[in-house]
Amino acid sequence: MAKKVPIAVVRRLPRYFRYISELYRQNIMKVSSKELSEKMQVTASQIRQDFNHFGGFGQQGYGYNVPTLNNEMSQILGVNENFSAIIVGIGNLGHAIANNVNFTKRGVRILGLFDSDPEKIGKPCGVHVIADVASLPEFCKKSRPDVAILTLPKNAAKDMFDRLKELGVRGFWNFSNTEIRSEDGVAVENVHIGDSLMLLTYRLREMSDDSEN
Amino acid sequence: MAKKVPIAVVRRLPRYFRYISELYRQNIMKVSSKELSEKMQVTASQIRQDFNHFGGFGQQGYGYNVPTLNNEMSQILGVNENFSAIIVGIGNLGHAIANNVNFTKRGVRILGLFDSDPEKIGKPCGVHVIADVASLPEFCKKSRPDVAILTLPKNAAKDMFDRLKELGVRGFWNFSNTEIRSEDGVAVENVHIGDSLMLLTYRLREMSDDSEN
DNA sequence: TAGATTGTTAATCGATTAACAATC
DNA sequence: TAGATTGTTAATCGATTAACAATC
Repeated sequence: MAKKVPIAVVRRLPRYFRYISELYRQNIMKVSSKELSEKMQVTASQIRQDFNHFGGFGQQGYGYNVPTLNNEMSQILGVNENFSAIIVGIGNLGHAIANNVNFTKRGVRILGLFDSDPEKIGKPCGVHVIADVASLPEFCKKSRPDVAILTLPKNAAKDMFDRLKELGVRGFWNFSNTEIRSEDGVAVENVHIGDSLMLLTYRLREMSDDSEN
Repeated sequence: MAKKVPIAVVRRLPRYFRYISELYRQNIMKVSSKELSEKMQVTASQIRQDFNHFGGFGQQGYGYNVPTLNNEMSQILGVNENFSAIIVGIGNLGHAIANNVNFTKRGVRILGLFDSDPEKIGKPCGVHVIADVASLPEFCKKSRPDVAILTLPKNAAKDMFDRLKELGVRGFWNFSNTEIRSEDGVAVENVHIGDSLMLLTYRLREMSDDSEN
């Protein structure tokens, strides 16, 4: 794991993990790069190249042992590090994320939900009770969450990011329709769900263009 | 717009659109590839190359006219085609998508929401009333939705896809934690929100590795 | 051992960046 | 006209695929 892994490889890892953990769940013991390549619709060569960035965990003449592969992948992606997280902004989206994303499967534990709306504070959401964002400084000092999930309005997101960074949060999963740039010691993942809808409409338009010509 | 646009370029389009439509909203009339490159943290060269896949809409010595650019981008992405859509599966996620995604901005109009749970059928959700999935054949014949947004459980998604494809739906925005492959005349966008969380934990793990060495 | 499949090097392909002539 | 910035070609860089020796 010495030299830097190319970004193109890194971005494929979650998809590998999905397929491998599914095989593992099904108690399948062995998979070859060829079999996996057919399932995933990528070349076997790419799979072998990709895996080898992290050291060879296959065996010549046999293939890959699924439990080993699953374990290595989990290690690489950090899904058994048991990171802690908070969700800030409990509107429709925050609520859906709190209740829909399988955090456990990805090694993340939700410590608490926060909102600034007095209507919401104190109300339950899933297994949690929504707390006041005003209590965040105290909360962070005590519980030291690793990650903050930002599901608040666009204009409030950057401010909250700055505050939480100050309070020691190191990872941000940002759904606020604005791009927060990762700086020095923090990692930021900006999610723009709408982008994928635009790719769909692009392809739909492309399809009708084709059929008309 | 003759030769095929590289996939790498296509995937950057939604991000361009976000930045350009923001400039447009701010009534800014002019932007150069250099200015845009600084805002977006990409090279000016890449911006010019990318835009030129769709024909030159800049002007030498001046830059790009923002309204023109915005209009071209909208055209390319199909956001003023006025596509119609339905949402199938109104759990937490379906509910959040119905109420959180700015469909209008992307040229998509929601015609209706559908679920199979008798508890939900007839209940309101935003401006809509949840209808029975059993009414889909009739509904599709009459209203011909272009797109189906699949926010139902993993195991039900593929079946629903097959049924809706049969009923003439051509675009699928799939949130069901399973990969549906696009076939012949349909376009599928599979969304795996969790993948982005894993990229975040990957980077967090990487960061702590670095600081420990 | 023979067959299979990895790990890895070399070849190809595509994407990004640099450079600059064209031109507004 | 002089200055600026595009459109586009050429050079570089990185990613993917092919091929095969190593080896289980």
